[in-house]
Amino acid sequence: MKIFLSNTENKIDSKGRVSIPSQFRSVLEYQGFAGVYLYPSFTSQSIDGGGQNLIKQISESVERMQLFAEETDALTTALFSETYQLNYDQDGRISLPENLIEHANLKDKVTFAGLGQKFQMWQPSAFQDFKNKARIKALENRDLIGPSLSFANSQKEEE
Amino acid sequence: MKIFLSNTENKIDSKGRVSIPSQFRSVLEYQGFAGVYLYPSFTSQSIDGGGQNLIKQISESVERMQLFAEETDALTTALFSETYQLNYDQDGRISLPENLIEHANLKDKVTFAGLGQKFQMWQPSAFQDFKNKARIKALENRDLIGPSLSFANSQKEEE
DNA sequence: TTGACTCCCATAAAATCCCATGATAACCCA
DNA sequence: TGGGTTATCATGGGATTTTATGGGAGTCAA
Repeated sequence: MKIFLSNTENKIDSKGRVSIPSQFRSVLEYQGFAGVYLYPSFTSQSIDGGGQNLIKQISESVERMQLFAEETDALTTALFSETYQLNYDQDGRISLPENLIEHANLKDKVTFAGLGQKFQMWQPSAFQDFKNKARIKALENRDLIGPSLSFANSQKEEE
Repeated sequence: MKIFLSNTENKIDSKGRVSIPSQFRSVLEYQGFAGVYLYPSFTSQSIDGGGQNLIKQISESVERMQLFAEETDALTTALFSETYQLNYDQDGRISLPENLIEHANLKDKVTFAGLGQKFQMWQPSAFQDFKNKARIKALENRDLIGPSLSFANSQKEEE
């Protein structure tokens, strides 16, 4: 099972380059090509990223929507026109478009966070905030999530 | 039936390495790959671990949940961004991310505790406390488990 | 020429490989 | 059954590789 997991904080150097974490690279290359697709997240101040699978998935769901609605043009435009394909160099580095840097408000550090089928890039402290909130939300809804989260702790702790 | 059973206390050496108990390794490899997936428990000061089955289970339940995009990002962040895939070396050892060590408050020993489909890693004395409470709760709720709970008597006493 | 983008090499830290040891558990056979 | 031999396992530590990062030099376009 090759998915994006864990999180790491990497540096943006003076030339604007960032290393893609090596574990992420191995997922990407497993999907078939040594590069990433990046676009500004719709719902947060972060960058969404992924490999070929993610793009395929998005195009397919867009196509499906197009059968029903014409307003999706706006959506696809918004999405694809701001999506960048960046192949990383042999050291595994890319340089980020100004566009994306602004959207995520990046300075000289980025946190790469694995979300399974995709990953996100955050300004580190913004990521901490988001993650903490996300954890609380997940805990509240853990009954919905399935046995994996709840059964092992079937004696719910009282802390 | 290959599941995680019993518990063992292993050492964290000066390089931060821990041996995965060999019985656990045989379960993991039976599931298809020589490594573990670890994440901080949502409900206790311990680390949850498992093999491919566990992560597959989680991914599937995520896919099943249809939420607003915003919520999906939060959920997958909570689940995946703190999950680490660690393949152990040929001696069966991993080195734990700082993140997880802090969450479980580990020093130089870990207790691996089998929970069936998954296992947990505890700071040894914290595990003792937890186990005692768990036994009491299990007895209180034994009618939930079913008729086969003759096992409650065949359990050996704590050593 | 200037700036943006590569490629290439250097380095330090971290992760991993490889081999050695002692302890325990499993085995074997008289 | 007992005693000795083998395997297996957790652990220590040196050697090697990988990884993130810095920076020089080459390429191409405006």
